[in-house]
Amino acid sequence: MDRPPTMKDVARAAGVSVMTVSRAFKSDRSVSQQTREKVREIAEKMGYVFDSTAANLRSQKSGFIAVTIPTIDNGNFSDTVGSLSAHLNASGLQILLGYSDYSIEKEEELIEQLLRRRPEAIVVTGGRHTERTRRLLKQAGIPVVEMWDLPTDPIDHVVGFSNASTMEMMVDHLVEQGYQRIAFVGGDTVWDTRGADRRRGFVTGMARHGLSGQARFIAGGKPPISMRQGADAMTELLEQYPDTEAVICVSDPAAFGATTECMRRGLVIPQDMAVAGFGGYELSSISHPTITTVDPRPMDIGSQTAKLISFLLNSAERHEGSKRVEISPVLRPGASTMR
Amino acid sequence: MDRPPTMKDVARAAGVSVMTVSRAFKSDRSVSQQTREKVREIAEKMGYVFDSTAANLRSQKSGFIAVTIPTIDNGNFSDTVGSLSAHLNASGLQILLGYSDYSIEKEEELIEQLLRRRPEAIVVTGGRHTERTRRLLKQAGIPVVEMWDLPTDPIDHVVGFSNASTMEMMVDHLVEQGYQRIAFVGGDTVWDTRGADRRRGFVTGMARHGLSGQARFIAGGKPPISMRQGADAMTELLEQYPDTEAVICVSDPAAFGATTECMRRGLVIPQDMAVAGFGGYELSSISHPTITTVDPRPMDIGSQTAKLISFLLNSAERHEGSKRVEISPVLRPGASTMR
DNA sequence: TTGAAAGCGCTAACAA
DNA sequence: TTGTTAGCGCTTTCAA
Repeated sequence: MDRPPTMKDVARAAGVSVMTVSRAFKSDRSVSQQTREKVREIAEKMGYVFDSTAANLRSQKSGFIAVTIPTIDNGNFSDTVGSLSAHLNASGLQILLGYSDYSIEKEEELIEQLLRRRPEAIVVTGGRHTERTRRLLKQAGIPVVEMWDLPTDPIDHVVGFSNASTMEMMVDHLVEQGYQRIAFVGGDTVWDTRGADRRRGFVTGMARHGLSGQARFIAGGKPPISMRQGADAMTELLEQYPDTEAVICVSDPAAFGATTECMRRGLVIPQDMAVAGFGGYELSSISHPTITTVDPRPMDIGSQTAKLISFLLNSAERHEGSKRVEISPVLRPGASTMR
Repeated sequence: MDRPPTMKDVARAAGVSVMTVSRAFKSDRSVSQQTREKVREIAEKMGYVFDSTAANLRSQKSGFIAVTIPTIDNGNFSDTVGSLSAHLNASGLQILLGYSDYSIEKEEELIEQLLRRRPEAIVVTGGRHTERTRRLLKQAGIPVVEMWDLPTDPIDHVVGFSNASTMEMMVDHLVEQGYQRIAFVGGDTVWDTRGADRRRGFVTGMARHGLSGQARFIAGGKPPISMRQGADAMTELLEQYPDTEAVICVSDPAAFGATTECMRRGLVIPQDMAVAGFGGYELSSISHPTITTVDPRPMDIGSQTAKLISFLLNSAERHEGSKRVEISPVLRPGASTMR
């Protein structure tokens, strides 16, 4: 016959019961060393591949952790996922990844789909979700972690930072350097809630220094904002507000695009124009001049989330209250804002 | 009781059999419109979530496509995965992603783990694998696609391009521009087989023009090669071979790092030094000067792979022979090599 | 259009 | 240390 061999086939070939085969494939079960080796050897020879699907159904444990991110096309999110994945794999857990494309409606659909796979926990990016998403997550009966944000009304657990605060830090830094007429370049804020938070932080930070940030906002389009969009936004900015001294971009790639546009126009950074970004990308530390950025430590978000999940799954008891892990982003001053 | 509701619970609440509930959740089965609506409404109210695990076990279809890439920390691979994912989702398939970290041993382990989830097809990056990996894949009884390469001895299907040829193209371009003393910067070739192929192409291309490429090779370390490593390699190159006129880097980020190092040293690109990369990253088209690169069209690799998989899964019959889809990378000349 | 019975491949629970 | 029995939550198959 042609169908792939099952445990039953292996059991028959090895002259033992299926239960013995099952045990031979676990690590800490009671099987004699001799039997285990024999069974494994025969299984390998037969080309037997263990079927997790069946095991999961019976034991009601999928070994999956569901994760949603807006897009894979963003080094910060992929760093978080990479780190999360590496840490969870060590615990024998696998990531089930989905992309919401910056849409909370798509996120709802995605989460519904992911929950059908019976993940043991679910990690979502950001603090804004549809009402139905919130309900689905609360009813799911598994740990829920919101990451990359500090929601005011969290669903359950949180591993994140305040996007608004990072931009307040940045405004403080620029004002300290003597800049006053500061602009903000971001994406359409209906889409990118974290981008919107950053813009809000910019406005608040400016107000604290008695400056108006409201006026100088350039929308670069749908996120993730590309380098090209950053460059185009710079052009628009120079047309609309030619007296601008400094620009804060919603992300490092956009900031890099903005610097190249300045160079093309013969503007000297940071004398004629200061440029700052967000994300702590390698690009910012190596470009010439180096670009001031805020590093949100995406790998730490991943590892802290993994740690939290391992804790939640391993402690047998139901937990009282929800954990909240705050990550502290770091301002990394570059040559682009030091005049 | 506290456990999540099952189809049985929904059936009881709706006063129908489980089979009717099951049918109400499929699209094209025979259920009366009235019954379907009633069942779905009750299910939603109860907070019922369909359990794919059980459905998959019974129907022997997981809805998973397993995919392995070396790392998520590489824009080219994530572009391919993003595109693949988007196209497969449209067919109701979900990606099960794993990272091999550029190690064929880790890849073997990873593939073994992924096969236990009973994917309906598997996509692996690259043409070099352990003997056991090849055996596992051949025995798996599902379509196997090797992407991002054109292996000489493919396991099954292939969607890729010749990494060596891209570098021959690049050498041709540089020689055409009048460069002769050309160097290559890449990673440790034992790790990155695609990087090794590119280096081979470089050597072949040079030889075709009667030039020696063998000599000027700078190893930048374990892949993926960072911008910093590209910059450091440039430093090493200038020390070892100060007469070098042009450098081809294994990837765009490395090439960008190399250009920044040149700038720091006051070298003018492309007059004093030409720099070229690989990957067709946005970075290359927007940096100043723009950097010559080869675009391997990673999104096309993803969409073509998705298309192939859909075809293979939908045609009921066993297929004779293996498909081979060749992608044509495009040379994108930039200012960095045009003297 | 609906339902009853059987079973997908594994493991929990218990027995020997 | 090993085996037996039952069943995880669905869908296939067949019957009404």
